[in-house]
Amino acid sequence: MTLLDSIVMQGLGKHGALTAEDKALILGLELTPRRVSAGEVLWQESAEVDMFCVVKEGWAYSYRNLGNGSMQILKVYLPGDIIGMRDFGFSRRLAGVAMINEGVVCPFSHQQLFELFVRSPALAAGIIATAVRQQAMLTERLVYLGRYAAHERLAHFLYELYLRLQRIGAVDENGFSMPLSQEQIGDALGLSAVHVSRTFSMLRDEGLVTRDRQHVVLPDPEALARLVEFNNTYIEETLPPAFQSFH
Amino acid sequence: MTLLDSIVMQGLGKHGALTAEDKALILGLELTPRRVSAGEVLWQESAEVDMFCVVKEGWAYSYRNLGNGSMQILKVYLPGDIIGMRDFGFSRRLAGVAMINEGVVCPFSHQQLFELFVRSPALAAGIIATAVRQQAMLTERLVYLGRYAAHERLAHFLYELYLRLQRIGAVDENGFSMPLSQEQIGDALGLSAVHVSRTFSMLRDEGLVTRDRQHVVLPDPEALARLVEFNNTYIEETLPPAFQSFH
DNA sequence: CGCCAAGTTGAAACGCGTCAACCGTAGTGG
DNA sequence: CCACTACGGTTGACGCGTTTCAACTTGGCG
Repeated sequence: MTLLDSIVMQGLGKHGALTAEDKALILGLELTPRRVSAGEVLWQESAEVDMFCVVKEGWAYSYRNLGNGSMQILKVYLPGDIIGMRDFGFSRRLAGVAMINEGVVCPFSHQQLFELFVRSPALAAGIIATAVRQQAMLTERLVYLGRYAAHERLAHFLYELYLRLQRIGAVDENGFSMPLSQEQIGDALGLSAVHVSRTFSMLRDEGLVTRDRQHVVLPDPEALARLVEFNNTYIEETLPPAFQSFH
Repeated sequence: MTLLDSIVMQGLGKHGALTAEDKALILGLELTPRRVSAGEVLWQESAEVDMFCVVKEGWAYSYRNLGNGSMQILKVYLPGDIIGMRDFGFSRRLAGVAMINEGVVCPFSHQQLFELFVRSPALAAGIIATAVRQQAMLTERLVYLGRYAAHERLAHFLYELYLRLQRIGAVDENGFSMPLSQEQIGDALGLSAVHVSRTFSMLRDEGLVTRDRQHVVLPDPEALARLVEFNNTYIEETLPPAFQSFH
């Protein structure tokens, strides 16, 4: 999964708006792939902001370590996602980022990003729009943390992963690989690992989720979607008309 | 509180980077002030994205109405804030926005925003940076919703308001006016209105917060800051060096 | 004066956290 | 090849923080 595929897939390069130079610029961000091991920390909280990354293989997550000893996972990154845009405009990281499993990332610098912005407003709009979409997902999780019970949070989390994985072709017969531990899921959803386990059992008993180690199957995705009233505009939607004139 | 004051105050126009044209562009966003009444809905969720707003007077909040009948308040907007940037890049609103008390807002269009972007990259960077900072505040709340208890959430919420109000000169002797009802605070923090009341009592008994109707006083702001381990980089920080070369 | 919204307080129920014991699996080294 | 260990997951018992319901108080306002 390359960034180019990802951007095109997100509808940000439609209407033939992506020129050959645009594509070259995007590919230029992926010149320096780096293999990273499971659990490897890409950067710590408060570290200097020196780069961003495109995930090419593997899963990553951003997190905050809290004073009370617990951790809050902010976001899970899948292949094709850009990591670090949250920190754009800051000199220090607001959150750490670590790999969940082993994979490949492609770092690029502030300077490369600015250059891309200057040379292609269309791409700039596309990149900003993907960053905005990531924030929309975060907002969605905030809503779930604030007002929904454990089984709804977990169902929503799994369904969002399902949709995102589907877009990058990582879903097979409603099933996908899920390298997160239950403790990590708990850290993402504001639940204890123990309760995540119980909640999985609950969803299994209702026939909504089956799971064997790292393999998760959603037998009836539509039923899950109804349960969580999933609003997928923030994943699916393309850029609005107003952006066309900007290109 | 004008948007210009707000942007300058946030350090985004430092180093003399704001030209006369920049200032004219900003003021151009505030040409059409509109008086709005308490409780007035500026737009509903899923409405078409046709404008953004600068708040000149009064408080507003963005919210989501949930299927289970409850509401989640996403963000509280104070004078000088830009409303609606969350929806930039979408064709429909991700959240509704309503006024808390009466006030004045200045709407401006997509087109005006694009024009500003094209004519002043420095301002574009500034506006994007303010949007990024708003998202950072949201992320901070997500952390609190996930991993902190009621009294810590409320303390953090009040302290953040305190800092933001201080920036715009709305704090007097550690006190400020707080037009939110306890039900609205609960909707922001994922708590019931009843528990917000109890939690206020708790903070009062500990000498951290006193309150008389809409007037809140933080007798010892530093003690509150310690309690919530407040990380104020996302409110205080100016643009990082990398942006200077972009200007 | 009387009404209504907002806030307070108490009692009971419940969801989730915590602690602890236990199990299965994968990895490790003798 | 088989203990041994470490880790992730499961299950039960119990406690606590928060919700819910309800009654009551207070202040603002027509």
